This record gives sequence, structure tokens and C-alpha cells, in this order.
Amino acid sequence: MDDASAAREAVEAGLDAGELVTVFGRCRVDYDGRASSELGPGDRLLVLKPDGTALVHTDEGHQPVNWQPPGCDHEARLTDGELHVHSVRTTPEETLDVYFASVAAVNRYAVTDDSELSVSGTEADLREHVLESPSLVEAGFEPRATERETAAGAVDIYGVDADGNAVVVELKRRRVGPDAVGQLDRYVTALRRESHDGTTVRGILVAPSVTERASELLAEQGLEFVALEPPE
Amino acid sequence: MDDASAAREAVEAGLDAGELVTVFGRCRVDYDGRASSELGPGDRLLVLKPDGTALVHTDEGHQPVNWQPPGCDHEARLTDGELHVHSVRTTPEETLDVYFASVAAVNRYAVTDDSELSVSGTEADLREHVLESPSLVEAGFEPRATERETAAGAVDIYGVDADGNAVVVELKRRRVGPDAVGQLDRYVTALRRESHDGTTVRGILVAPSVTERASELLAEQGLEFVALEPPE
DNA sequence: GATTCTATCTCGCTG
DNA sequence: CAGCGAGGTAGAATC
Repeated sequence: MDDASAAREAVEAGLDAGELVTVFGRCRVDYDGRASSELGPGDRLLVLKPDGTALVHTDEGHQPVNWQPPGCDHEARLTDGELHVHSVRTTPEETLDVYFASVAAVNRYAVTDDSELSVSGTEADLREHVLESPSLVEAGFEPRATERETAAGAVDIYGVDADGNAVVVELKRRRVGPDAVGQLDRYVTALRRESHDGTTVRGILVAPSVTERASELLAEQGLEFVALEPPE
Repeated sequence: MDDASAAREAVEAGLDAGELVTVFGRCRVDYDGRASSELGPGDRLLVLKPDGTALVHTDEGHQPVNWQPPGCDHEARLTDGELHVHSVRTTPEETLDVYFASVAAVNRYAVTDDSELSVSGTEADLREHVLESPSLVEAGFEPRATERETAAGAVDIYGVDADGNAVVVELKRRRVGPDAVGQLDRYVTALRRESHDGTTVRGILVAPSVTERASELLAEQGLEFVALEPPE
């Protein structure tokens, strides 16, 4: 399709009909909002979703080179004889403008999708695994609560060990770095502060493995590590 | 069917030609790798990029419901009479399988895109801003190094204050939570340990704003905060 | 390759 | 609405 006017009408009609619209062609892109960006001419795929999402994809990469999140208002204009897709949102105020020097194709698809994605191997699965078999953490460990609130946030699993000490368990589904140790340390520190008596509070990081620096941090903070993979 | 066979050939031809290929139709999706997932039938857009990226998009959301990162091998098969796109990668081993019960359209696009995206308003811009006008942090602040290495990682900006104390500056381009305070604290702690003499080490978080919990953490750790927006 | 950190992160949940 | 943390985070820089 070489006619910008016809392209504009096709895009607008698709948007009005609540369809998923794709435009392939040579375009440049301007974004302004939380940051701002400019992108010179190139061949790209523009995807406009009925929920107000916009995606500009190049020939490379998982991530769109430019985008607009769900909830935006899209508009197809004719600006200086070019197809111009203008997308706006508020809080924060952000605008995306895609100018097509040429349009190779506009496609419209009516979509119905009622299926839910079911994922396994998540942190929630790891939590269930530990709750079903607390001895995986250590012999005598007894979980008492999940998502237990502290001043520093919610603890993944809170419980007691065989000696009656309080235990904070932080779960991670994959190999962890220093950030997870900091997270665990914040919870342990908060709980020590909150327990007025002399209760000992232990912190245990449960994950498949830790990096070297994270391991050093654990040692420094007197925290512990238990190697455990998420099930499945 | 004849349909599926033609679709398979179109997809395979596009992949062979190094083109960007899109398939719209009713499909189900299986993923197995770092985690695993199942997705029942629905109308979706499959995007196959010449760099080995695969994206499955529904009618909603910024994120693809399933995907495969760059560097994968895509293959278009005919399985039980259906178009079946099979994508594999290694390290980690991951597979994505998309089975189309029906194909509404297969589109192929030859892509050339040489333009670079230029973004502004990033953390790097904020760093330049501070280095050009160190007094934005505080009067008398003198930057001495960027990305200065410590046992806990690289410090954004390292310098000295008017009294000759060491100063660690952690930059964030937007409002920050507890994680950033933890990061700054790790750097300050590491530097205090590394400076054998009695040098005072101050930690300053530079960001547009902080959350309440982050503010409390800053106070607890004896760290400071300076409000500063990224330029532009 | 592994590690670390940024990101217009997105997303979901909770208060 | 903001805050907080998970994510198959992805991507980049560095070692």
C-alpha cells in the first residue's frame, strides 16, 4: 500500500473496530515522557492493540525500540502527506509519534483470547514446596506465617527453628546477587528491632545458588544460605 | 490442510530469506526452560525476527505472553496438519512451541534499519549534570571519580566534601525505594572498611524523591538525600 | 562465560 | 493512587 491516506483510514478503522492493527513500513519515531528519545528512519513493525498499547519493533531484539503502555489513546493522522500515528497517555504525560515515510502494509485482526497463561517454576511454587517440606530448609524448621509484615516489608516465610529461634526465610527462584542479601538483611534487622525480648532472629536465603559477592555479604551480615531449586 | 501447508512454506521462506515474519491466527503455546508455561487456544500475533527473536502477543499488554530471546533457531513445521513453529536455544536450554489451529495471515517484511535510538533523561544524563555542576549536590562537593570500584561494586560518583570527608553519591533517575538505600549503604560500608585511617565516609542519594520507607532507612543508616531531577 | 546494574522496565498486589 | 517486590525480566558494560 503506497497511499498514505488509505493507510490512515485503514488504521483508524481498525482502531475504531477494537481490532489489533499492525503497520509495516519506513518510519521515524519521537517519544517524550518519563525520558525522551528520537529514532531516525528505518523499516519497522508498529503494533497497535485494542487496549491502547503501542509497540515499535525493529528487526532485532526482544524489546520494542519504542512503545506506549496499555491505556493510551491512539490516533491515525495525515501529517505532511504522511501516515502519522499519535499516541498519548497521562500520569505520567507521555506521547509517542510515529511518522511513516512509506507504508508497506496495514493489517487488521479481530482478536478473541480467553485463555489464561499458566506458569510453573515461579517463586510461589518454591514457597509451596518449602511449606510442604520445611525440612528442606533445615531439620526442625517450622513455618509459622507467609508474607509476615515487618517495618521493612513482608517476609516470604517466617517461622521458628528447633531451638525456638525466629527464622526469616527469603526465597528466590534463581541465582541471586547482593540485592537479595540486602532485602533479607532489612527484614532481619526490622524483626530484631520489633522483638523487644532477647529473641534470636536468623535470616536464611533459599535459592538455587548465590554469587561470590552475595556470599561475602551473607557472611558479613551473619546470614545463612540454603541451596534449593524451584520444583519442576 | 492445504492452508496450513501453504502457511508453513511462507513462514519457512521468510525465515530463510532473513525477513521479519508475522503470523496471525488461533494458536496454543508451550514454553519450557528457566520456568515452564502453557497457554490454551486464542487469537494471537506471532512475530519472528531475523535475529532469532520470537514474540507471541495477545490483544492486551506491553509484554508478549510468551517469547524467545534473540539467537534462537526457528523452524516452521507441519504437525498433525497444523502450522507448528518450534524455537530452540541453548544456555539455558529453552524451547517454545506455537501450534496454529488456524492461520488468518502470514506476512513477510524485508527490513533495513540503520538508525540508532538516542534517549535522554537517563541516569547517565543525570551523572553528567552533577559532574558539570557538583554544587547541585552540595556547596564544596568535588567529584574525584566515577564508577569507582569497591568490594561492594562500583560507586556512581566518588568525591570529597568541603571538610575533606569522602563522599559516595548514588544516582537514580526517578523516585526511589528501599533497594537504592541498600545499594548506597553497601558502598558506604565497603569504603569505610577499605579506608584504614579514620576518614569519614558520607553517603548521599541523589534522586527526584524517595518513598517513606526509603527515607526511614536513610535516617537509620545515617545516609543523606538530595532532591535532583534528571535534566530535560 | 559470569556478574552487576539500569530500565520510558512491566506487572500484579496491597493499603 | 502510591509503594513494594517478582520477573522465563531484557540489555549493557565489565571482567
